[in-house]
Amino acid sequence: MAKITKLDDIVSLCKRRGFIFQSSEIYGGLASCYDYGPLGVELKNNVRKAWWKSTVQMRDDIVGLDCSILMHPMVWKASGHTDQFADLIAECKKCNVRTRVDHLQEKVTEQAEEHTEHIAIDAAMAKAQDLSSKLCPNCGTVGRFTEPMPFELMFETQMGANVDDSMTLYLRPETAQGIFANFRNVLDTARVKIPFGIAQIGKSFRNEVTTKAFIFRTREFEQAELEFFCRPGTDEHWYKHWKELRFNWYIDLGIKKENLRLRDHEPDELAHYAKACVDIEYRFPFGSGDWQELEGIANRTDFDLRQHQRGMRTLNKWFENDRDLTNIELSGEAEDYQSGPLSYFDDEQKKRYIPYVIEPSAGIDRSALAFLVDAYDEEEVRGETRNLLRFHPALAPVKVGVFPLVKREGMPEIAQNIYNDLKKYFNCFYDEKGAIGRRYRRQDEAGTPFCITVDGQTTEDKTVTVRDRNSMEQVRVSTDQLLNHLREKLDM
RNA sequence: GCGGGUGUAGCAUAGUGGCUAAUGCACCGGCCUUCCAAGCCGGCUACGAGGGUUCGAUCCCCUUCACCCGCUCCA
Repeated sequence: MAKITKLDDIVSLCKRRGFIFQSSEIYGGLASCYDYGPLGVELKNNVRKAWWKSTVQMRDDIVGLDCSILMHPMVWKASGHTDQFADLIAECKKCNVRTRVDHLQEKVTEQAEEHTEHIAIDAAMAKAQDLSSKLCPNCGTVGRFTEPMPFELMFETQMGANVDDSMTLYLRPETAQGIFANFRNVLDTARVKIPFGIAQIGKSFRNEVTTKAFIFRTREFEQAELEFFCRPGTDEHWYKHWKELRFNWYIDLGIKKENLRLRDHEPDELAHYAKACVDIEYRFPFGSGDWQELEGIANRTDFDLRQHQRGMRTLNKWFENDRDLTNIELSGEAEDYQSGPLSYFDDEQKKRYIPYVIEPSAGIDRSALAFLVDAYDEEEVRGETRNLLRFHPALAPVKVGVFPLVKREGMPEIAQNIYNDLKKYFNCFYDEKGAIGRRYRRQDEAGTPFCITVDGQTTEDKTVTVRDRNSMEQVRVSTDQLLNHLREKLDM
């Protein structure tokens, strides 16, 4: 079994094999940012592809979308991100521990659950100013805090080259809002009927307080999100449906069952918008064997679409306020909000309503790493250690290695021809250098499922050997059957 | 952000206030080689960055960057 027991081992493995590098390494690195190397980018692309195929292409009820990262600022007002993501933090002067102001407890009473959510920063600031009776959760000291400081969790940027009329925009902290903002467009153009989903893969950005832990929590990351719209009342059914489906997606792609689990959120752990939420967690094999979240599946109810209906009603205020978000309040909800601009007309029920949403939201980077770590293996072969990555064929960066047994007697030419033919269908790798055993082992380390070798017999009967990564066994296959043979084995 | 630790080649380790910074694996070239990291010959690549002390710093000091562990945080 794998001897990965520390995070360092994973980092080292990732670098050694060309999967993941520190960003800007030649300049000393940039905290929390990582780059994918030659094998890593193939792996990550394959993870994306596998998600997209199972979520969009294999289903009749889900369509895809690719939204811009920069969106209208009001999107984030309506979603609650501009308010909620600006957490107030205070630091205890005695022990230097920082705590969210809304998490601070009163000295005597237990009454302290005043969340800053949905409160403008100014209001929250005013309300939170008085920390004199608050208790430091770390050292127990009372009332010795720094001034509360807002903690911007969204990246800001400016749009417009002209400084005078440039506008503050945010890099999206989740891809989900782009889907909600396009709900109407998709409804009007894609002939979808509830229940249906809209899926998107893309980068998101969060100015996390702490990153650390390699690529588990980075400030720039890639999400694969599905918003599945359904009739209120059927939401629990679909929640269960996606919970099972998404769990099995990882298992079907080779994650060992004992390393994957579902963890339901406790009611007090739920985000304000969610009726229920479950995490799919992977047990990374280092440290205390901590379970880390790969994906969250939430029942977001009709919260988001309703919020955007409110946002649309707030647009004029925003213009009147010089396009400044900070001092405006979201307009209230219309009385007939159920038939508002983001409602859905249900043909069967002959009525309008705001659909409920089930959201499976996966981290592509985390998943790619979990697949990598889970595939890692070491085994003894004739007294030597064989390192290999037992990737599922769909995820393997390289599908087929093609070698001439030796570098003469016409073998390289034949092997080249086979390689040139096969690379139209799979990602292949040609290698003629060094001993054949060494070349096999190199591909084992990259996780390549099959290796084809052209040998002396090939020139006589036009057959080659196909060597299996896992068993190391070889079978002879006729060259004109090769493509079919590989397709079947790779299930592609 | 706090406390602790680390930073020497692609990786893993050695070593030193002063000689060409060592070893293994990997990698590249050559010879040999007809199926699982063989052998021989040759070769490339490193003291995270900046400053200070010093005749001289990879080593001592300061700053900084990055990573790891723990705390905190993780809508």
